[in-house]
Amino acid sequence: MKVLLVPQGNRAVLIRLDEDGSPSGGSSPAEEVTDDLVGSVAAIEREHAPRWVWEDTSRIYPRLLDGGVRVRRCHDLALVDAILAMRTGRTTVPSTPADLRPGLFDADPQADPVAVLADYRRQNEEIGDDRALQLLAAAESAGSLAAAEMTFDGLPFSAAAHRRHLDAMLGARPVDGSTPPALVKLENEISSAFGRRVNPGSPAEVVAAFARAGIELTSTRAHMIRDIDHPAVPLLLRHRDLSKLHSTNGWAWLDAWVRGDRFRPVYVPGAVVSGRWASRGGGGLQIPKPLRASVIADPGHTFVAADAGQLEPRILAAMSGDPRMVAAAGTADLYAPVAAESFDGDRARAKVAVLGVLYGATSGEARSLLTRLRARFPEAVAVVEEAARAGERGEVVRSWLGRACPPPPPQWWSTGDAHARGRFTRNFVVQATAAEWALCLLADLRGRLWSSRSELVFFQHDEVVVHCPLDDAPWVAEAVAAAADSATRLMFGDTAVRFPMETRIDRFYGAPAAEPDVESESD
DNA sequence: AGAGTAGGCGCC
DNA sequence: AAAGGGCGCCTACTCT
Repeated sequence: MKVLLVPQGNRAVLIRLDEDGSPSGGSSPAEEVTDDLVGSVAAIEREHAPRWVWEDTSRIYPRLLDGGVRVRRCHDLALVDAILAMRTGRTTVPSTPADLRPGLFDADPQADPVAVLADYRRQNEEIGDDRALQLLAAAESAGSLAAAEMTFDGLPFSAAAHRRHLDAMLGARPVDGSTPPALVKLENEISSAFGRRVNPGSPAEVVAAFARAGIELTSTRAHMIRDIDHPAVPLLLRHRDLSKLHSTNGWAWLDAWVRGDRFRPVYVPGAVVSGRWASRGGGGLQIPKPLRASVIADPGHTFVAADAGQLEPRILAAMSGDPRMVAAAGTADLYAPVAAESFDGDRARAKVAVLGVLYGATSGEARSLLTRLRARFPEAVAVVEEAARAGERGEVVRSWLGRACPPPPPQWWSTGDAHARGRFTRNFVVQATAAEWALCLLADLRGRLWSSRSELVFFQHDEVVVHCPLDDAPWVAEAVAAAADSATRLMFGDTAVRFPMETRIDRFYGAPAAEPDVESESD
């Protein structure tokens, strides 16, 4: 069962739909107007658990969450339209940007239920019996529900622990919002080292200061200056570090984004062209490692944090069906068999080669490694190289489930960098497919956690974090593994490629001790 | 004063 | 270890 929902202020129009998207009940459409939006949805969800069809989850769902109502499934017309429009090259204004203030809701533009219904039926027609596209639409929509719920629930975050960290690193918080003591001290020391006043935050001033010391720089980036023998260098690097902490995740950030020991970034599904989520405000998807020590579970609770190791190479293996690459991706460490096949067992080289082929590395060494990779894994390499060549010709490429990349801008044809475009399309096919796999995992896991005491609290490209009562952790860990398996079957059928989840159960999200062995990398 | 760009950093 | 893809966010600085 499906129900079209068109909110109009506190009222809403509800239309029951058959599977094909036509209104139920034939000549007398099952249309209903309610002035209790939240109550009506709750009742229908309880009884039928339909797929809700609505214009924009990010605008509608926060109201339901505020009212204590959650729904299992939906079809987000805006997100699906963005996918369909990109596929056909329809020029659309990138639709309405999501309402970035969850909980706040302005008056609805008076949406016309008839027009919304027509949109849905047009989308259904366009999707047709393309199973991949059906899956993509469902996964994208499920993701929109998860995103709204994660913003609503928030990530458990100890403000006190973070304050202690800030105090230890920056000194006591200045009451007037001025520069923290540790930064003032470093600024003075840097100036002393250069023999005159230098603002370490100004690349131009730093370049000039080094020039006066007889050191010519084209950039002041950390890796450029790290090995320079000058007393100001370590001070500058330290200043960069602390200054970043202060400006990006300092006290002001804490005040703005953490309330009630929950960090609530706004997630924006589909905002990245590859289908990855973006986040707006607070740096939700760029939580620096040091900050994660303050992500602490509630009393009696813990985190189950799982990430898909070596996701993109495994995706390439599954997409290509390359027998040797599939075999390599059937093991716990994909790089080891690749190393054995092509690089005399040199795992580091194998990894450089594989990442290089995914990203389109151009440096000298990567090229020769690529040749060796191609010799033993020709079909895997061909998948990305064909995508790269298509990009260089100015063509559009698609992910496994059918998400299209944007076309080159009009002026590209005269002035564009063909190789850059090739690198983009090369990476797109893999990154976008990886995003689809992760979205399928998220959707499936969300279903498994439905009506449990566990909540999804974080999702970042290839990683998911569940906050749950201590006793539930083993069960949740199993659910994550099962969800990964479901995602794999949904997308790739009975492939021999494995997508192992590296799962940690810990009250602290920031795993302090570096793992002694194997993978510390993300890809 | 506000918008836009570049440099820098950090997340996957 | 970096490189190559995708992002967001901060500061400095320039343009309008």
